[in-house]
Amino acid sequence: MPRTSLLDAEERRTLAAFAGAAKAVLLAVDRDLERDAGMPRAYYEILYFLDSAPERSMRMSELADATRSQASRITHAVARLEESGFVRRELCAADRRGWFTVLTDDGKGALERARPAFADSVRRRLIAHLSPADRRELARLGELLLAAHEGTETDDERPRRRRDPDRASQGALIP
Amino acid sequence: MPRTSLLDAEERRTLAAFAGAAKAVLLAVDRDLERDAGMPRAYYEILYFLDSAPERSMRMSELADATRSQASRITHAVARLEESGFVRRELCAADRRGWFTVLTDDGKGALERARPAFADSVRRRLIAHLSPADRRELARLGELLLAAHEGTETDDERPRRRRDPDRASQGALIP
DNA sequence: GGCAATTCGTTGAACATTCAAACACTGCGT
DNA sequence: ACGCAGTGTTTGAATGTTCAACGAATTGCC
Repeated sequence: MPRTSLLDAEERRTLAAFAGAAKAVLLAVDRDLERDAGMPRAYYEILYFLDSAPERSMRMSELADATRSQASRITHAVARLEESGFVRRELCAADRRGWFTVLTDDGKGALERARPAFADSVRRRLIAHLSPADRRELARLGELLLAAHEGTETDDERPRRRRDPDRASQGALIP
Repeated sequence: MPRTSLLDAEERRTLAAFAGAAKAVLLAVDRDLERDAGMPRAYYEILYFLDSAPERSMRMSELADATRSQASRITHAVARLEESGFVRRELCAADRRGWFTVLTDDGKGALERARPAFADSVRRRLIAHLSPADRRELARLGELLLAAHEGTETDDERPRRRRDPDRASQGALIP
């Protein structure tokens, strides 16, 4: 198992292109959004997901899943959005540990105002450089990677506390 | 110019897959590296680039270019690496505004110790999920996007300053 | 019913990143 | 020489993110 050789040229090329492009594109979008909409992308995403959710509301954990971030980040971000009045929280009756985050009208307004800036930026930084076929290819590869990371939270073959065996068995096992 | 319509389903799909995959993969690598090498990816990258540079040293601005990050970030990161003894700084004689950052033997040691963890993580989180053809595709698309972002610092259609044209090669991370 | 493990979420401190402003030096134009 | 715009880097405050520890409610199990 400690079969650890370093990356070869082709692997490095793949990594450098993927990571580099992601960094370049997303950083550019970040700056565009900050400049044109005065909002970090992370917050935009939260508003976006809330808006497209039933009742414009989601549990904290759903938000964490949707944005692929950690619970703590969501707590802090939602706290900030609440201060801005973009979001309001409601205790969950069914499970009293939980909270719903609800998009307010103000939040909806901010989202709608930010949307065009976001669309422009994404077109300019990503879409515009790809042919339709390239876009499909990139989507396919991204989805493939996403599928591979489903259920592979952070762990993956690690100290292993006991777990439900039926739940633990799926996910991508990596050679 | 204000030709701003929102993103259509295909554009959103491309974005979601690309951004989502990048986030998932890079976050997983971040955690692996933090856990197995006790080092953030950003710092690993700096050590890596220094090691592959002539004399194991680079100017601050070269580091910023190589890692595609801002000057200020490099200043802070290098300060931290210096505290750890992984790096040492030298005033640049030719241009006394500038500084060289030099990889120390300790830093080289830390890099070599971290390398296998990094390689493993990248294989596990990225490479393993892609066929050889997919890797080439992903590399091609990434490079395409990178090329599109060359010279498009933050601005883009902005004051535009001249730059040293001979340094073309930059990358993201490579163990 | 009762206890332990688990899940949902929060907290605060540590850390990283960004931004705007500043500083220090270079080099051109006059 | 001089001044001044431009470049390379730093600073510190504001902001965002992570981590480990925690509390509260729920679930599973016997």
